[in-house]
Amino acid sequence: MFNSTFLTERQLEVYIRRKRGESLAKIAKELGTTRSNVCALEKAARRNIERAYNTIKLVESLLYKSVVTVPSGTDLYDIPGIIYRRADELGIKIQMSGPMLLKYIVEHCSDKLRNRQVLGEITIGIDQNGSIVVL
Amino acid sequence: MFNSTFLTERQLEVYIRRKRGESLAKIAKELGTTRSNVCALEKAARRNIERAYNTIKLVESLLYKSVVTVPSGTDLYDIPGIIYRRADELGIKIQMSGPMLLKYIVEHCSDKLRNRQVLGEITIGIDQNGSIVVL
DNA sequence: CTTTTGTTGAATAGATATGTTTAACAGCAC
DNA sequence: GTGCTGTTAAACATATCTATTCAACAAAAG
Repeated sequence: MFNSTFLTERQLEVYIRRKRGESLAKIAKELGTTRSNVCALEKAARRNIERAYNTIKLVESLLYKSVVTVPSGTDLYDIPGIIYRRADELGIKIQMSGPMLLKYIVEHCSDKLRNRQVLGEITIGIDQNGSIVVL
Repeated sequence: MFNSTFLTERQLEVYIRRKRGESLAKIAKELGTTRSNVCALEKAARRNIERAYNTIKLVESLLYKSVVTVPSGTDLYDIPGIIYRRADELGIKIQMSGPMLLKYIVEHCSDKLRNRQVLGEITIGIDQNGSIVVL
């Protein structure tokens, strides 16, 4: 269906069956192989999908004038300051207010936040119009 | 900045320089190689980006065949009914029994459930075979 | 306690990708 | 024509990926 992808036929087969909730043993039996192999195939599929997403994020980040990386450990409430400072350096006026910016961050990075703490690095793109995007 | 992607360092270097409009000859000279090699590197980069997009399209096409969104606040025990109703509308017979469906949901969404209450929106895909998938 | 289920590490052979060079070719500007 | 531009094909060594097996392990289900 899709020309050329980073998933092999085997990986896709296993990935779909696992998504449907089939056990490793069942899949292994039906494909004529072992549980550990099916496990490995699923893992490979997930890794390739992850890498595909990272690739697209990388490429799209090139479209932005600048990219800000907020290190883990940062306090949530320090993020708007970080972004405004960077935008100033570039002579760009951010479109969003501080509170809106916080709201936006929280909505798009809930998985990387806990109690005002940034748990994992957050990457944010700034374009020439002052729009910001979580990458 | 981005953990693991399908672009090599060399490919990315060339891709960015070409986006900036640098000629093959200039890049080749600065990287200490030939025009044809730079050309090949750019081509490889484009191919890998294309494949990354295709991979994501493939994966998402598996998910978005038909989708049910269970709003937060819903009672856990209402979910099977919601899914069966949606499947009926589509003329699809769900493969799982009500109790199995509940079990499946609980196993895959424990993070979004507390005491029969759905805390955060749950998105569930239904495919043509009546298999369901938590997205 | 025994079985099932998912994971991991190490090892393997075979396939594919990568970066490279060289030679050749077409289009365009001067 | 002489020089740029970008492209392509063939060939090659090296590196990485792929699918696979086997042995071992922990957690959960029976």
